[in-house]
Amino acid sequence: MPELPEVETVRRGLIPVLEGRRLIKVVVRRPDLRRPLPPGLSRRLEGRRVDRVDRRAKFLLIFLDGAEVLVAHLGMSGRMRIVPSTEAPPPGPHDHVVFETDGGDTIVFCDPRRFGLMDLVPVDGLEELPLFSGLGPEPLDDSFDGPALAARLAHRRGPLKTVLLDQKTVAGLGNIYVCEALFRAGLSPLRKAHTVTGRQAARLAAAIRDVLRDAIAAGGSSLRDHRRPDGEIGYFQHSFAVYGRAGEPCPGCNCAPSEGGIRRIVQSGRSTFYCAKRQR
DNA sequence: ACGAGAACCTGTTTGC
DNA sequence: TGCAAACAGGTTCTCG
Repeated sequence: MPELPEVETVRRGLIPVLEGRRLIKVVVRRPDLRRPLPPGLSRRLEGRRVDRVDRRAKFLLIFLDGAEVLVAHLGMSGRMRIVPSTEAPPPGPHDHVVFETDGGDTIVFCDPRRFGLMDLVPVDGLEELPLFSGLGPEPLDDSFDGPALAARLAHRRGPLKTVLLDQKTVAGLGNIYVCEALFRAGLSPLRKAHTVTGRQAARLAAAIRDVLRDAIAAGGSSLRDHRRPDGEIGYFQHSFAVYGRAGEPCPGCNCAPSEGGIRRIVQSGRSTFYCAKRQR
């Protein structure tokens, strides 16, 4: 499900029910996610107060009193769902962790494919953790611009699409937003990354920031799994120019399917959608 | 060092 | 209709 805009949407949904609240009960129903949940997680979390809910790349960071952080990754199919404790239904088969707060809310972490992950780590040296140490820049930080991106593309020989999907190039992009950003920038996903010029890198950096901001404003994209914590869906999927639109005319140059239109190819095992005429 | 492909898991959609 | 294959928003390991 979640790329940066979806995780950011989840973060914003969790803030009102978590920040300043204490976790009074935490139940781990299934610990074998992408890697095993830390032993004794419930015991280590119960009674702690949440100071702040943040995000780094596609990771949710739940800062607790006592200088520890609960790190959560939603994988491909993970969700956070908020329900009033009094109305919480019995947990389903994929509800792996259930949090109750002193505010009367239950937050359920549900992840059918179990590609998600949680860890409880010290605040100190967070960026040095193996999980974070290789991550590239946050695309929505002020410091992310054309030169910053160009520097990270300069030595990469792989296709631009694949390189952008790599979290050490830019943190937080996934398959949807890479396709959409490349379309907005008019750059071919097949180009060798190091052939991108400074001017093109500036266009691409701007396109990445724009598409992420637009998607966050829309509450992310709900294709199948993504829901905001309050249960509402995002609606950015209606604004896709190319993602999932193989065979349709290109919205940029209006070239018909006979001229190519939007086509789907596979790069490193993932679908890529683009317009061969407009994206060079 | 780098890149492609497989693997990890379950659910849904597509095609014969 | 039914079953099997393909596909899905991510990451990480292996192999060349």
